[in-house]
Amino acid sequence: MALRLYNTLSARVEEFQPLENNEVRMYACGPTVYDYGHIGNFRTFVAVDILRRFLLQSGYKLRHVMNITDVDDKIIRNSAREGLSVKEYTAKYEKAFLEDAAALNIETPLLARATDHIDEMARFVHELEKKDFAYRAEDGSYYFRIAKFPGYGKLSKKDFSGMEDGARVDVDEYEKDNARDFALWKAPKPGEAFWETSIGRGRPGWHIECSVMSMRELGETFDLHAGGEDLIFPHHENEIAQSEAQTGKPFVRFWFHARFLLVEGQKMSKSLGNFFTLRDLVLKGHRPSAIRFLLTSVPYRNQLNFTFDGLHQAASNLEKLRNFRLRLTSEKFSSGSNDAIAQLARETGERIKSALEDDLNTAQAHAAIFEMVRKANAAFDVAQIRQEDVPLLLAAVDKFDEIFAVMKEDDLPKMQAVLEWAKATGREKDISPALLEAVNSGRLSDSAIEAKIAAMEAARKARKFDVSDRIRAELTAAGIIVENTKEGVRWRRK
RNA sequence: GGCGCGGUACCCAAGUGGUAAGGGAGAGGUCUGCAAAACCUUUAUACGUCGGUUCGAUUCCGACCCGCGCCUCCA
Repeated sequence: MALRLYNTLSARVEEFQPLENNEVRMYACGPTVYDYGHIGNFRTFVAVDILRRFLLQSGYKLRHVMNITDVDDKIIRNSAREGLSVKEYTAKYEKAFLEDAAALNIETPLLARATDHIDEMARFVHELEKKDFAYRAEDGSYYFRIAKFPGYGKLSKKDFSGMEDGARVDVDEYEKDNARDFALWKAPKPGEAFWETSIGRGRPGWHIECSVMSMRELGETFDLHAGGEDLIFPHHENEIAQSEAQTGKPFVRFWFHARFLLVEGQKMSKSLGNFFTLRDLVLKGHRPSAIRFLLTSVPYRNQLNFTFDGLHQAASNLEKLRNFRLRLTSEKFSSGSNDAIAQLARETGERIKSALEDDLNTAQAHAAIFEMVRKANAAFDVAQIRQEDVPLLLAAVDKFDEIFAVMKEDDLPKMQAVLEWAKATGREKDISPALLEAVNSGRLSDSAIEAKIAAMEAARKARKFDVSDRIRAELTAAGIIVENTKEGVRWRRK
């Protein structure tokens, strides 16, 4: 079987094949760096990361580009208000975005910044004007003439056929021939930041950067273009219009859109008080890995209801997986192999693969790994796991984690970093006890922990349980869980 | 109004034209000095409501109710 993906353009699930050889060329709409990224942003970026990782795991070469929108109206307004240059202002949020993405184990694509391509955008607009797809308004802005592009609306399934060139739908839009015409280039208003270019002063419209940078890096027709569902219209529709008007060729073969999430059952909004940046969640003591796991628990095309209950569930899920891995790597096994286990591991790998091939059904991939874990744990309990089975089970877990990227125990330094950031930016009041506790569990060094455990074990052997219990309580308070198994002692950080 | 998505157990959530994955939580149990982990049993005669098609529908069709998204640079 091959990968099947839902394509917004055809409105169907289609078999995915790259245009050329074995190389996939993919463009993903990245962040507008005007603020800290919120959990909704990251749902989309995690979904794209799952796609990225699965393409790579499937053996494709991948050229994956993501834009950083570092100029837009909000940026210009906010930077002016803070008395910063556009560059200074956006640099701060770009850095924050990349840190947050790294905290969620989102792999970094090739980055393309809008402000590094202003001249190319101006030339692109000029070309469109020469082809009569664009026109210049009195103030020096340029607009795209949608009436000249018959395919307009094909992505978002909107019918604009009734709109004729010259029909002025809205009197306020006197600059445009048609109210639906969108800005390619915006002339500066007094006091606004602008670039000096071959088509005059101004700044790019929202959509032009993606056309210019994607085609520059990936060619005039490429395989995949991804983003949040809100981008279908107008952003991606407009990208298609600009790009195809320019080249006369199909722009993108597969359009991939991630659905919005809800927070506690409602659309996330600042006024509802359910608006959370990633940093907000970490400050509350939640682990990035649990957040990522929750974000992948529902397939990308389904609405995901992000709740704190769900986040706790995701954290429990993850602990179960990690405990399983710990068990595999810390216990001793008798030699030999167990065919049933080997088969279980193999089948699980296949189930994960076919689940993901089915339009990235991450929920089913989760189900597959949990079923394996349960069955293997049961076999563990009756000593039916043999030495030769262990690498097979580990391989299945690791294959799962190549995609989901949640097993590595690397939350604490990331949480520590958010803690430091909060202190440095005057947000001490937002630091929760839970975060302090979590970070605290990273304080004790491994050797210090092991020394305490040795003392505890000595006390237990001597049946001085009051002493051992005291040490256990001490370690528990420091966030260290000590487990006594048949094979000996094992510990982990909570 | 136009276009689209969804309503599955206490919670989250897959899925199929032939009788409901997985996880969490609860209860009981096994193991255990304590603790933790793990496992077992248990919790949907039923998949929003009402019709229709069918030998048979949660799965297809229609209507209705409810929730949600896009249609204004919000991922």
